[in-house]
Amino acid sequence: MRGKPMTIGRISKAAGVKVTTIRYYESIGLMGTPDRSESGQRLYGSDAVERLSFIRHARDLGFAVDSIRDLIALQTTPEADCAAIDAAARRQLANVRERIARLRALQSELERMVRSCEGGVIATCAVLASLADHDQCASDDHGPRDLAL
Amino acid sequence: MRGKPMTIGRISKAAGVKVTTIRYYESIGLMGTPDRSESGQRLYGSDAVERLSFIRHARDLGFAVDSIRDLIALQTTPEADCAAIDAAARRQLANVRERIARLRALQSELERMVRSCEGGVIATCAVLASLADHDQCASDDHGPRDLAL
DNA sequence: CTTGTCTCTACAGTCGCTTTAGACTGTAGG
DNA sequence: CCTACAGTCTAAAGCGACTGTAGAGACAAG
Repeated sequence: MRGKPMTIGRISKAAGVKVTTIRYYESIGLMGTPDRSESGQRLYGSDAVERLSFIRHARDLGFAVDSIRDLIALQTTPEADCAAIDAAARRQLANVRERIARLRALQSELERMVRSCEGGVIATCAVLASLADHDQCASDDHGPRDLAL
Repeated sequence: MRGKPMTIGRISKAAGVKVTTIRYYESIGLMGTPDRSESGQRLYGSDAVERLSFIRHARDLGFAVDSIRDLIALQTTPEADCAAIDAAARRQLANVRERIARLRALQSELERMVRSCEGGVIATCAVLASLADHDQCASDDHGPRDLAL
């Protein structure tokens, strides 16, 4: 399955992942150590492109690097059953749904702000008023905000 | 407008922002340097709570810290007009809409994945197949992924 | 041979905080 | 008063997921 070896730049283009990011993935153990040319340049087969595409796709879907590591580990134990992977996908889906809900709330609030901002002086700016408006609506939980965006 | 001075813990509770985060905001110049008690503890008036609520709300809406600094600066020059603030809100709204669109695509893909995963062995897991599926669908732009989530 | 593009390593920077460590302060109960 | 214990202080390191930089070597095309 491995055609002629490719340099890092080529698989970067092929997989749509930056060169530096590929090296980073290697450093955190997502990509494994590739062969090297005599002069020390990394050489990859097409399996590396597939792996990178897998990683990129999973990242695009919002999977954390740790989850991806798990998925890759599961992939290499084909006798296991699908349940773990299904569970990961479901968690991710719940996560995405929550983010969407949050963002939709932000969207309507921002729309309201923009609609009500009809010029005028700062002192009366509805946008600032909206922001200053400290209704404790939902969550005084002090928790991490990383779901917000 | 300034009632009896409050310790950092109290305004933390009042504004829903962690103590450490308040100190951090001070360190990056979002909050200004408060008075201190004899023993060196920070003392705030209720205006600090309002400022914190403003910051928190803006952060919840996805405004970057730099934008918030700008908004605060604008607030203190009340002769300026509303246009700059309106523009910031519009930028933010466009940003949020894009995030929502991206997330909706992820949602339907994840839904499809979960639907098609009906048990079985890893080798045939549809979720993994979806992830391995490297259709270059949209964006091989190598750009920053921070819009993704 | 020269030019220009890759590639290498190692490390610092990004953003928006959170965590840690160790010391000090303020307060309530006994 | 003493003791607990919660709150506060500073400075610095850590997080996730990369990105950017510097300086040097490698390789392909003209």
